[in-house]
Amino acid sequence: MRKGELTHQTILETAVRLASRVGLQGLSIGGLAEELGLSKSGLFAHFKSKTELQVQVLEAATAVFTERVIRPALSRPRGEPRVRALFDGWLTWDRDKILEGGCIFVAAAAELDDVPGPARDTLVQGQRDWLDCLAQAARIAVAEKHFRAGLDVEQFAHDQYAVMLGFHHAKRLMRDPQAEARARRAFDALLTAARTPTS
Amino acid sequence: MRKGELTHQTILETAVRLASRVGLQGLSIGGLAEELGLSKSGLFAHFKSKTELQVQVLEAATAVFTERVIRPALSRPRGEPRVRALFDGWLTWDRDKILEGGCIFVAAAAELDDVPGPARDTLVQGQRDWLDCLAQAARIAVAEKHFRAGLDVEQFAHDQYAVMLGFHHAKRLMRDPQAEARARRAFDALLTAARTPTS
DNA sequence: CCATTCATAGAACGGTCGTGCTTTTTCTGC
DNA sequence: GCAGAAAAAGCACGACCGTTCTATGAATGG
Repeated sequence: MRKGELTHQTILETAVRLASRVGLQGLSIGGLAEELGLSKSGLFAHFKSKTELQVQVLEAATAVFTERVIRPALSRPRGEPRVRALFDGWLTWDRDKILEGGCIFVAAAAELDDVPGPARDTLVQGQRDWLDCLAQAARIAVAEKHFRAGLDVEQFAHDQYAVMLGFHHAKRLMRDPQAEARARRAFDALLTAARTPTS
Repeated sequence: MRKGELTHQTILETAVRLASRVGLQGLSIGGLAEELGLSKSGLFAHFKSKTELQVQVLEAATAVFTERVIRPALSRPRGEPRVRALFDGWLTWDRDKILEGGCIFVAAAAELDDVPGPARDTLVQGQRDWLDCLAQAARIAVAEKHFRAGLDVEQFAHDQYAVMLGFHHAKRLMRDPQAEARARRAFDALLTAARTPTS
């Protein structure tokens, strides 16, 4: 019972990469099988349904994201440095080789926002965790007195996420070479506002 | 040659509404025909290809957007009021009956960002025009001395768009009841920063 | 009112989709 | 090394996809 587990993981790795290009719906069993040199039915046997495949792809992507973005940031000093590290990590996540097709969560968000089901539930939960993570980092920055007391940390997390979405749009759709500079400037403005006491 | 033109337009109206729910790729000829009570081939005759249908759907949606959001805002006073009107118009655009499935451009942006072709080109051009429109409104606000001299109006347009994307994400995927309040707060912060001279 | 054009319907095509069922190959514990 | 289990392949299915061709109905201009 070892070989199966291994290919299962290999399938998911390839599936995440492929899904970042064609989306979760565009990810087809046949296409994925061909990419891996497997038969369609052989691959299908690893998942009871396409929905189950989508859910596992989202979970696998979340695991990679946690490993590559969140975990490194947690080793940075508490407060603003960690907040910045989360932002920087997300920016580089976007140009990581695993995601040549752009952030899989952004693509999935647009695809699934009106499609109830397990895949949507998994995505929403993951996004909620990520927003909580951002808010918690901001909360710590308040405690460390890097950010002003009374800062609405949920709002800060929301705004930070919006900056990331803007970056993704500018970079991936508009191919704006200034996308990253724009995102950094927007985020710096957020940081400045978070430091400044309410006027 | 009048009847055809009429149904052509009816088809596009329904197609825009349907595409906002299922996306541009998910919009199928058969499904659209059934929704309209037409035959698949009868509908197809109006468009030489599915790509052409997608392009025309995007153009039709852009026309509606211009009529419902941009045009009303242009009748507002130059400067900050007009900038605000553009933002408010976009917020209400999202809850318009035409778009029960969320903003079609946001969905299309995620679908098409890696799919070269006429549909992508049309979308990108439309988005560029919209960003230019936002930047121009900000430029006027600078001229009217509502915003500070030297404001990077393209950056402002980019940031404004990011706030809108954040709103869309919070509202449609996360079903956050505070989505609109969050977006307004974020936009107010943008306005405040645009007014304040550089520190 | 009639001839012609135009709009729609119908049927069929090759292809791909997700998904079962059956067989064959490959691994693995004793 | 063999028996049993696990993994992969092969095949077929019904459904739907975009697209084409042909026929038929309706609208229109003279």
